[in-house]
Order: sequence, then C-alpha cells, then structure tokens
Amino acid sequence: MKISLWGGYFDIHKRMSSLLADLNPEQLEAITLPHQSALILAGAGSGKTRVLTTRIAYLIQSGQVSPHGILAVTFTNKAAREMLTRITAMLPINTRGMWVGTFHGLCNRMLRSHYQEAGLPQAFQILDTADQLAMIKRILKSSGVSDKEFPPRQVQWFINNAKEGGLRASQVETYDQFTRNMAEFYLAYEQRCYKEGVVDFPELLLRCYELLMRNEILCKHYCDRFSHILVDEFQDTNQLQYRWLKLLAGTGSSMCSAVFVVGDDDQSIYAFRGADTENMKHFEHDFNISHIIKLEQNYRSHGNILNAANTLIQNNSGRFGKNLWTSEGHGEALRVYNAATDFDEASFIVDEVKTLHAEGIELSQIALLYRSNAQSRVLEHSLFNASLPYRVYGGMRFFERQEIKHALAYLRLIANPDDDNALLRIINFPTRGIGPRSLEQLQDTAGQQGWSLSTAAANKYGGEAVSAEESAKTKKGVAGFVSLLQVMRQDCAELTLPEIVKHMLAHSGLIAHYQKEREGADRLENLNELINAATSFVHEAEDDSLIAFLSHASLEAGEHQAGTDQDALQLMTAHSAKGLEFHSVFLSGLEEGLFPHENSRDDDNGLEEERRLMYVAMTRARRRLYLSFAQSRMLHGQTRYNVRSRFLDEIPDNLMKWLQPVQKMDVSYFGSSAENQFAKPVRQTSDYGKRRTGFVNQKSQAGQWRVGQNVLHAKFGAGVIINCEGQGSDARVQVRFDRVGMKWLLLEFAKLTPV
DNA sequence: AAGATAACTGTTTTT
DNA sequence: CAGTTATCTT
Repeated sequence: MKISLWGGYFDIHKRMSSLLADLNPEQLEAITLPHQSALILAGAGSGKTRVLTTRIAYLIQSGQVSPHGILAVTFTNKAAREMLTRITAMLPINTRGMWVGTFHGLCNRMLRSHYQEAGLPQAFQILDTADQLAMIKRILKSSGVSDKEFPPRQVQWFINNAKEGGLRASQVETYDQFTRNMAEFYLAYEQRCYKEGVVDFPELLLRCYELLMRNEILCKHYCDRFSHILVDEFQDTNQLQYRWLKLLAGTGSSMCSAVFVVGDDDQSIYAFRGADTENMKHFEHDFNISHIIKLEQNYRSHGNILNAANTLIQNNSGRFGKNLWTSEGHGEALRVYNAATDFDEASFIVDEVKTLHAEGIELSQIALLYRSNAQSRVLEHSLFNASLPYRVYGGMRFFERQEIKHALAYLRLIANPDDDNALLRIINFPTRGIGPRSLEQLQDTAGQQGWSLSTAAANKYGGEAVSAEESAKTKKGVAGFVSLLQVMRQDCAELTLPEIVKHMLAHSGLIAHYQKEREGADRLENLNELINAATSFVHEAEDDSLIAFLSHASLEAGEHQAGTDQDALQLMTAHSAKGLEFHSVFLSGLEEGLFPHENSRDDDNGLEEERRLMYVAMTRARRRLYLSFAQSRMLHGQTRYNVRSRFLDEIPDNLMKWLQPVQKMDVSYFGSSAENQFAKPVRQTSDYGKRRTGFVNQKSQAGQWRVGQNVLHAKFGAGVIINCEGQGSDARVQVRFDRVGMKWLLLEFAKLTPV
C-alpha cells in the first residue's frame, strides 16, 4: 500500500518534471501561471501549441483543476484534434469531461443540451454557407425582388455581419432605404429559419450567446464549471466570439474563470471575415492583464529568414511588438528570382525543386505558396510536365460534394421534416416527375397555411400511412415522395446509423441514379464512403445518433481530399499555409497587384493585412526561402505587366541573394526533356472524377502511330498509345505506360519503338 | 429532362 | 483564359 502510494507520488513528480523539461523561461512562466487570466503573445514557431497543451496538462497534473473544469477553444477542427491528441499523450488519465473544440462545435454542444431554453427544436439542423445562400435566394424570390438589385451574396454578407455584431433583424439600425431592405430580408430569413428549425454558422454563436445572456442560472453553471478557459489563435476571434468568451468567463460580476489566450497580432490574416485584432487590446483591458508574456524564441527557422520577416513586419503600425530570434545560426540568404514571365517563374521553381529533391529533401517538405488560387495553374502545368507529384490544397471537401449533399438532405428530412432546404434539394432528385408547377402549388399551400413544404405535401397528397415500401414506388409524383419519406422514417427508427445511411441510399434511388450516370463511378464511391464515415462516427463519437452525425457533417466538412500517401510537393495559398512549416518554401508571384493584392492596396488596413500575410508565408520556411516574381503574367486571359512587390523592398538587401536567370537554350536540356516540355496537361480537378482539360480526343492518325499500338520508350518502358494529335513536327501521342502512367510525347523527340 | 450554348466573373476561408 | 451558372434547345 505504502509502496504503491510512494510509487504514485514519485510518478507524478517524474511526470511533472518531464512535462516541464526543455522549456524556455517564458514558456515555463506561461505554463505555470497561477489562476489568473493571461495574454500570451506567441510568435510564429515559438511553441504555441506546446504551451497551450502543456498548460492544460500541468493544471490537471498539479491538481489545480479536473478535466471537467477545462474548456479549450480553437478555430478549426484540425487544431482541436491536435490539441486533444497532444494532451492525451501527456496525461495518464482520462480526458473525458474536458471540452475541447471549435467555437461552433462548442456552441452546438451547448445548444443541443439546452435546445428548449434556446428556443430550438431538438433536431435542429445546421446550414452551411451554401445552404444559407440557397435559403436566401428562396426568400428573395418569394419577396419578388430581382437578383440584380439585391445580389443574394450581399444579403448573406449583411445578415452574417449583423449576427457577428450580435444584432438581430429588429436591432439593425436602418438609416436608408438600402439598409431598410436588407433588414427586411434579414427578418424574413430569421423567421424562415425559425420555422424550418435550421441555424446557420453565425447563428450557432449568437444563439448560444443569447442563451447564456438571458439565462443567468445556466450561465453561472458554466462559469462555475469551467474555471479555466483557453483560447488558441485569439487574434482571429470576431466580436461575437469575444463577447461569448466574456460571458462564459463571468467577467462583469465575479470573474470566476481564468482565461488564457494565445495569439499573435502579426499573424492576423482573417480580418476580411470578421476577425478583429482589437480584441487583443480589449482583452488586455477587460481582463486586467498586467503583463503580457511574449514567446519570441523561434524553434523553426534560421536567422536570416527570421530577420527578414522581422524587418518586414516592422512596417506595420500599432503592433504589440515582438522580435523573433533563434539560437541556430543565420543559415542561407533568401533566394530571389526575377522571372520574365509566369511561365519562366514556374520552370525556375521546377528546376530548383528537382535540385532540392535530388539533394535528398522530401517533396512533402517543399511548399509552393501563392496569394490566390488562380496562380496554381501555371505551376501545376509545369509540375505535371516535369512529372513531379504534387498536391493542391483547398479544393472541394467531402461533405460539400453534390452527391453527399443529396444524401445528407434525405437524412436531414428523416430527422427534421420541416427542413425545406433539404426537401427542395431532393424532392425531384432522382427525378420522380415533380416539375416546377407542382412545386409551385406546394409552396403556395405551404405559404398560405404557414406550413413547411413537407407538411403541405403530406396534407395534400399524403392520405393514410403506407406500410410496405412497394406502395411508395407505385404512387407517383409528390404522393410517392411523401410516402417514400414516411416509410423511410418508419424503417429507420429501428436501425443503427450506418444501417440508416445504407437504407436511405438504397431506397432514395440515389444509388440507382448514379449507377446509370456515365461519370457516376466516383460519386458511387463517395456514397459508399459516407457509409464508412457513419460507421467510424459510431465508433468514435459519444453520441452516435443521426442528429449528431448530421451536426458532425455540417461542422466538419471533411478533409479536402483523400490524402495520397505518395511523397508530393505541397501547393497552397499563403492563408492555408498558416500553422504549417516546411524545409523549403517558394513564395511566388511577389508583384504589386497580386501580393499585395490590388483590392487591398488602397487602404492602410488592407495593406497591413497583406504584409502580415507575407510575414506568415515567410515564417513557414525552416531552412530555405525562395522569393520570386514575374514581369509579365497571364491573368483573366490578359497579359499583365507588373512591378515587383513593395514587400521585397522591405527586406534588407544583405539577407537576399539575387539569382541570375539561366540561359535555357542549351540543346541537351531541350532534347533530354522534350517529352516533358511539350507534354499536355492533364489536370486532375479536385472535384469528382478525372475531368481533363486542355485537349479533346482526336481521330487516330494513319501510319504506325495509332491508338492501340504498343510501344517501347527508352526511359519509360512499355506502354500503349491511347491518343494521337497534331501534324508534322507537332505530332504527338498520348501513351499509357505500365510503369509511369500517362504521358504526352512529341514524336519528333521521343524515341518510340513499335512493338 | 438531358444536352448545348451563351453569359458572367474573376482575393484570401473556416465553421 | 477557364470555370461556373443561367438560359435555350431538342
């Protein structure tokens, strides 16, 4: 007994000291702060996540708080997951009871627990941005106003802005006809959402805020419970999120919680979507922060990179101020390349990547960053031709795919019949002969009676309940749809989540529909994947109900695409790169109008945000940083002539090394990679399927090079011709090689042997 | 109800 | 230029 006690005691100490080992003084100070609110200014690569997670582990390990008393909030699901994994790795105890999640996720959680007090139906559904826009379009249409006069996107922007400012439709200040109209749409939208039992993203926050605001007892309950609130990326919070935090912390009255926020004003790059850096200054004041802890030691980059970034960011005003430093050496100079064209820039990057790769740097440790997504095209083209594997981030996500949204719409209707958005999406998909006129009738009835569409449909066409699913099929049109849903709802009552999904896929006709479609294979695969998603959800989530799964689908859109296991180059915008690091970083398109972007150039705030973005991009690099710009660039079908970015001039000369453009008229270079130089792009879009752009199938040519011919290539080995194109010296063939896949080859250069 | 053509529109993004 | 969306055909 005694021994085990001592053993346990010793264990805790050992664990505690290993927890706090290798921390620098500032990190240690932040982690071991007493029960008080704190503002940690954490520079890029300064171990921010480590501080946050270790702080939590420390608080629990030292017995200051139980997991039950901790609430940690992040912006992305990825960050929340990472945090939880790291905490669990540090602690021997069960972390259940701890609330770790995104603002939206946590608000959803509270609203689910107190749906009645919040005035929501139990099965309330969450609208994503696209759903919200669809809803707004519907309202504008029924109000009879033109899309031209009131663009739906603008209305959406207005509504979300108001909500993020904490304002309801009735509270919006109307000082002219325009805002009066907007407020009117907002009100109509609010009422529709209420009727249908749906909430949009900002509504989750606002509703939760109002819930705590109005219900003192409940608010007190959470205040008392969460004695420690920790916030990641605090510089990205908007007004409403800040107010929510203050409420939860119990400021006004007793100030019961300690709020520990970590952020970096220099990395605030989301002002355009409502993030308010001022929150950091408000926090300092509202929470009586006497001293800000600055984490300035950087564990990521070499000195030259940091100094360049430091000098750049010093051009911004109103900073808290901080200078990153490293105990590692200066490292290499930044490499700058002045390209003649965007194409030239891309081939320069390709050459450098090849060299780096040859030197042993993994492709996944190299990032190509750009300001806007459109810039990836030229790069992709060159990379493809060079046969370099790459991965583009920021495409369509799993739960946003058309077929998945259709499937989810069926599930949502099973859970919540009043969801008109969902109904409209699939009432005639797969087609069941419900045209615009019957839909209009239905909407009229619903409008007159104040019913939801599915109630209207049931009352109009429903009749007695149908027992066998067969009768659902025999009925036509709306009546068929009504009994289909009825039957589905009945059947699903007894099934587990994965079974519900399977059942729905089979009986909705979605599977049959996509089996018929030519390009449907990938969609079918995705629908199958939805069953898998449901299965793993049941295994992982505490609440495995359909409603919980639907929330999950809305709040976590899923990884961008199935991650290829292959070592691949990383292509992404500077925004997406935030939080990541790479051995080498290529920062391309450093031109006035592009970076800084022309839309941000005119006002100081915009320019400073662009500069922060540049700062974020630069500090992604560990060892080597390339900066490049092109004198001319193809944009929107026009060649634009740009001057180099002012940001380049803000970096000290002695930290940069200007690379000379290499003469590329070398014959051996030209000859040896001719296949690649002239190969045609096959760009795999992030959407379903393998859509090709850039060429059309041509008739096969006469002669020995024809479709179906087996060939042998010196480098690529055996393959078969699957496409022919062009005449004379332009003649090229597309070959599917056994080993290296598809390639376009110029016949003049590629030495092909017919087999 | 699917397929074809015309018109439009171009930052950054998570929930 | 290229990708999406609205509109017009068959």
